Amino acid sequence: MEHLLEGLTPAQREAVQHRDGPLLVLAGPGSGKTRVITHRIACLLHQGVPPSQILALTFTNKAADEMRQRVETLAPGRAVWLSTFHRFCARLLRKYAPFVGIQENYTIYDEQDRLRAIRHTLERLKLGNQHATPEQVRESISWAKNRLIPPDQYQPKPGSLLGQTVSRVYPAYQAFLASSNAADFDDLLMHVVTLLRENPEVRQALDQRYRYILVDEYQDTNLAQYAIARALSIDWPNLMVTGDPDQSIYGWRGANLSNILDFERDFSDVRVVRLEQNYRSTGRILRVAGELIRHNIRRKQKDLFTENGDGPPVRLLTYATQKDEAEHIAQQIAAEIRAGRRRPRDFAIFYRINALSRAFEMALHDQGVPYQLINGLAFFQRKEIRDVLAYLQLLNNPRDDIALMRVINTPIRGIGKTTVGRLADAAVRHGRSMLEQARAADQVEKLSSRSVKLVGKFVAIIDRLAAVADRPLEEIVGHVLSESGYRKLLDTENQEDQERLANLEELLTVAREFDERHGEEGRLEAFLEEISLVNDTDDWETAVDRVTLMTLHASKGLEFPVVYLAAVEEGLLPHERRRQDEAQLEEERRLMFVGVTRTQEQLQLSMAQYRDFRGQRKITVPSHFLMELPRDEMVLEWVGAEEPMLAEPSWVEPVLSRPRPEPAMETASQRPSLASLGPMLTTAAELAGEEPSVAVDPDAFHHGMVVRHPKYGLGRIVAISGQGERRKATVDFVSPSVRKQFVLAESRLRPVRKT
DNA sequence: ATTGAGAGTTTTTTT
DNA sequence: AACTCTCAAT
Repeated sequence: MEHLLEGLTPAQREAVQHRDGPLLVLAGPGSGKTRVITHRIACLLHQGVPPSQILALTFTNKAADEMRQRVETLAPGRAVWLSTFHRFCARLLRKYAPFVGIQENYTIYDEQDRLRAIRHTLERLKLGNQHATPEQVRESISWAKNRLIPPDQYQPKPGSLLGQTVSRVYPAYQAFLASSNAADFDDLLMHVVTLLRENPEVRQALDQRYRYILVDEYQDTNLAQYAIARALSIDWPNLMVTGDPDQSIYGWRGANLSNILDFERDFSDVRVVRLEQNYRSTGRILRVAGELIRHNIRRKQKDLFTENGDGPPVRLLTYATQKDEAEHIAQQIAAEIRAGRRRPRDFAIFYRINALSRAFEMALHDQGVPYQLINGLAFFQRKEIRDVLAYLQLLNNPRDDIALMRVINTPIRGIGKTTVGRLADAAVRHGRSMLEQARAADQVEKLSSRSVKLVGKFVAIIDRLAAVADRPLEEIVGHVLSESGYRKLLDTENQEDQERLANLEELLTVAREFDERHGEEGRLEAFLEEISLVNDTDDWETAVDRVTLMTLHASKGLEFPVVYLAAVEEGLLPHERRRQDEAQLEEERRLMFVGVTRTQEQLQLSMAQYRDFRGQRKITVPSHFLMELPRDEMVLEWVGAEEPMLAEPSWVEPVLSRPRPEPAMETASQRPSLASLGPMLTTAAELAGEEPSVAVDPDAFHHGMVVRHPKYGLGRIVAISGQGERRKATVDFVSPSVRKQFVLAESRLRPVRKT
């Protein structure tokens, strides 16, 4: 027991030793939260609590894996249930599926499947492409489900065309899922809530079984998850939740901050433990993070402190282009590694959106630095993999129409859109699944005899596969590859086909590994569940000595000695679509806070003056979050663009080819104030639109200046000519990304910053 | 039914 | 840039 408390602070001990009753742990970044959770689990086990009574729920697989490893170290061989909410629910539903109107072998639809199902439903309802894109509908339905609003209670906002569409599609979509014996991600949670709500005896039994429940990242739980945690903690209210309101970054998934803020109100006799000491970061990094997050209004004031030293200043670098940014970062990393000062695994590069990863990949590759990309093109999302998996889904759940539609003509076997459409119609009329209907293809109206024959051939393939469905997985997958004709299709000299074939070989390996781990029972089902709830992000391994590339979201819960946070630009961080709404803006700020606080020793923030987006080169504006950082803790440098505005319209190469100083020598720590970056940096207040509205002398405008136009928003002057009344400027606007010309004396252009 | 060229479109984050 | 969708030709 003592060994479990060793090296813990009094606050940490209090949480670890807590036994019965609700416990709220408010834990700042780097305060040893995971340690507290894992040690408490070990402690409970040590005190004689059977492993089967402990349930630990996390938000991501990554967190679950990490925790599992650490528990395993502390208490080897004790099988505590530790998983994500979604996986826990999926397992529960394997047992209780009939209680919520589906069968045990139900398919889990991921985002892709879900989108197909929605498209299919839209078509059936003849609502296609009218007032709503399938993506919007999917989003709205997901929104409703996360808030536990069932199809029949969905109330569209008055006057909203999207809402009207959704209120019709949602019930039909849900009915389609039921008839396909499928559940989407949100359903996993919602069905369990329904199960617990409508079956008191089930709820009671589960409550009793899971006497000790631990929920990590509680600030990210949505209403459904909240309902589950609560329902399992009524008779045995030993619920421990940990989290940090400042790290809530999943509002868009329905996360509800009040879950954590109101925890003390939801339960009686809540013990609260605050972990505020940071063991991870340097003082400077912590102060930068603290200053940033202080700008959020909606938060609980929290004082982070550390006994670590100040460390080096946080660096803010400005590059000319994103290529410069990527290359310079890669060079710095390579140099540190070559000098033997760091290892690849010490570095991480964060960015707001996945699309930004490519430049870094290329740059690291060129420098010969090993890296791992978290959440890139997920392996299981590739077309060829999905195709093969769809065969497996269909075998496991013959009612899965989405899977059938995916594979019926893959590889191409002459069954076109019309045939599939007729099949689907007939299936609905007869209340059958499409596979059943395919078996009775001759009864489908207007189907040519040729089509009937081809459909018959497809059914025969499925039947042959079904005959081997209880064999080991590797064998099943092998059969799918040959019976379907997929292997033959890809057996060409074509480079791309070769790659796909290699991916399928990889799938065979995955299947073999699964076979080795699992027994005979329900192999196929378990396999499909496993992979539908995992993405390769979760393969992230600390052990691997590589530089890690990932989004800010994926970085939560991790830490690295050196962190590069790239593309800190308006429109990217905060993201374009989240700038308008104050609450969303605060979430973006929290996102940056999360990124910054991953850093142990050295942090570099950076931005590029030009960034390529959707094939277009766009001018950028520095993130206004940068203005919120304490300049005492920072060093500003720029690389490849000594003068911040070199923007000639046709400018492409000159700056790139200019020789650069060696990394160590770059514009050595001169320390201009943030504002002296001139027009490059603007304050939040100015971005908020507080520039003068009176007419401005045309000659006050100059090249490179950041300006605002009432209609086009923020932009930068890329060319200017003439004097006085005739002075004209060409302006590149950020959003919408357009270039316009103005006669300054007559325009409504205003400088954003007065000097 | 298939193919390919051309046009049109891109929700950011994840289970 | 990369992807999907559409339409005409086969």
